Amino acid sequence: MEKTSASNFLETIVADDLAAGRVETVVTRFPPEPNGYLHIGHAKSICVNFGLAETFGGRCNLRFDDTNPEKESQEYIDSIQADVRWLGFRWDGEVRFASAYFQQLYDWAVYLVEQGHAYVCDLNAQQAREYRGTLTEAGKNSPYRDRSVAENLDLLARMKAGEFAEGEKVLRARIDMASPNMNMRDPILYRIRKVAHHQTGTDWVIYPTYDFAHGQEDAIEGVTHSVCTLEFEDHRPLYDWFIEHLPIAARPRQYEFGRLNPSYTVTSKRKLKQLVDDAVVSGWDDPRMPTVAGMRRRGYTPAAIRKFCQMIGTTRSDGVVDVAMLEFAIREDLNENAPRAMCVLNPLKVVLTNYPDSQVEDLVAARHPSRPDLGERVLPFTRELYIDADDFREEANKKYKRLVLGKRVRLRNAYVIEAHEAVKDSAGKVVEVHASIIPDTIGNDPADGVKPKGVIQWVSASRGRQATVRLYDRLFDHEAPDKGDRDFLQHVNPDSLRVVERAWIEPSLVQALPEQGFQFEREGYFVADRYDHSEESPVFNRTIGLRDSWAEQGGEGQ
RNA sequence: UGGGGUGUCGCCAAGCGGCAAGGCACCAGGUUUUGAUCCUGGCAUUCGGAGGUUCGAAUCCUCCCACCCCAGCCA
Repeated sequence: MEKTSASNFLETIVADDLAAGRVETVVTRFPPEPNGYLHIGHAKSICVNFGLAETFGGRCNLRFDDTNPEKESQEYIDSIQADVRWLGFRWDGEVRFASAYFQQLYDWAVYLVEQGHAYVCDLNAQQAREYRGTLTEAGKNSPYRDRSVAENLDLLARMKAGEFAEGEKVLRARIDMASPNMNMRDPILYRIRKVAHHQTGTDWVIYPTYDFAHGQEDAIEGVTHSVCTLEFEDHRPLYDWFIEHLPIAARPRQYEFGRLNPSYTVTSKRKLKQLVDDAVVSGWDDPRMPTVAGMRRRGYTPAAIRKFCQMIGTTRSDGVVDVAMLEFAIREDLNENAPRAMCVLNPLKVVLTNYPDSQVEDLVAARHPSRPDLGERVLPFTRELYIDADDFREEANKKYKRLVLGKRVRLRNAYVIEAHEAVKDSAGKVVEVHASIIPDTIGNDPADGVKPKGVIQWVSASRGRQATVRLYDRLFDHEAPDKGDRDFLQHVNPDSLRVVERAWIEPSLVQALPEQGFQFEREGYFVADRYDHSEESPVFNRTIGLRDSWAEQGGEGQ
């Protein structure tokens, strides 16, 4: 409709279905199970599903696939909704729950029994596994496979009534124990679970399995294109089987795409939960987590995440996406939109010996080099200030473009200064630098023609503020931390978090609001922490560093 | 070894019989009061391999190879 050329195979399919009149309006759904927080992989799925609806003027539902109460909880239901909204997507109507369809699903199960397509099986889990056969050997029919419809109906009703213990009986479809597709070997439709459900309480003691529920949920909601990941491909024949054998008019179709595997990260709910439970990180929303909540706290923006998903495309091949692409997406967004500010992480005091002790000049600087609409801020300039210790050397080669004893450097948005003396402590460590300003160098090069080597950031010692700055890095130091039989916990990067308790920030930063992003010039992009930041005690998280070709080249001249 | 998939530059990805888009990364220059940004240029005679069909193949056919998924009463 709005699009003339499809950008991936799913769009091609939808466009064709629309053009051929097979569907009137495209309806998709994002169907998370509320058993964990959403991660970057889900973000891709969200972009794919909501994106398809958006692109073709259709609808997308948010449906909790809550068929297994044991691992689910309200906390996850809340976080998932917040994350989807934060990413900028709006689901159609109210949030849906698979559990709201439990009665309909049960009625359909009864129908299948009546049609002779399902039976109650008494095999326990162990026996069922043995009867199922292997990948290369056909399974054997359950001895309970030929119970009469009447007996099955009675047994199913009694399962529902709670007459049997967990694991004692299950309801299975009667399909083909010799099918080369394991999913078709009389799959389980209902199992007994005597636990309360977060939505239905104790109404049910039998719960439908994913296979028996998903397609029917789609049908109930009028979903036309049920998009999921590749590992469900083998389930499609079963998905279709249920739709075909049930009195259902709707005809949803399942399509699969390759899931996202970013390098240097893990995206399995089990592993992410383990990182949380083992306190490797502070929680699901720890800024190092690849969760949507974690990325949010880290300073990633919805626009960057969506851009990233668009960059990687949607295909049926599954590979590993270089996290550098995600990093590019966030740098691109923040470079364009984040106000600039100055922060000194490793303070070294500089005393400007030719600058009056009582003088304060309110210098004005743009908040962004190419976005005048972002306005300006005031930078108080004083006799004593801080620069980064890494930006000063008593001596260095010509490639070092910072302050060197006897040489000049430009203080960003302020004067050019020249260093005269390095004051050291008893251990010989430089603790203070004495320098002088070159007059009339704000906006001008020195009159004597001796230009400064470089530009460094600074913060007034008397007017600046102290802040806590958290320097985050990749959580894992291995490109594929959980590939094969690797123990991903062995690859947790020991330097994934470094906290700078007393960084100096320019005074304008006290006005920062939680979740507001900045570029601390020459350092990187930072965000005021969503929870811990306040005007009284500022806390910034490093989202991502600036590209640093100097460091990449080994920092020649250090 | 049964079934289902996938193989195009280091990574992602267009391409659908007419002679290899683009992005990331990387490299080389230029601009720059951020060693950032920005700009310019470079980066697959070759499409998992081998045959075949064709005037012509990454695109069609055959065989082979590699990798991923499936034996939960998880989703």
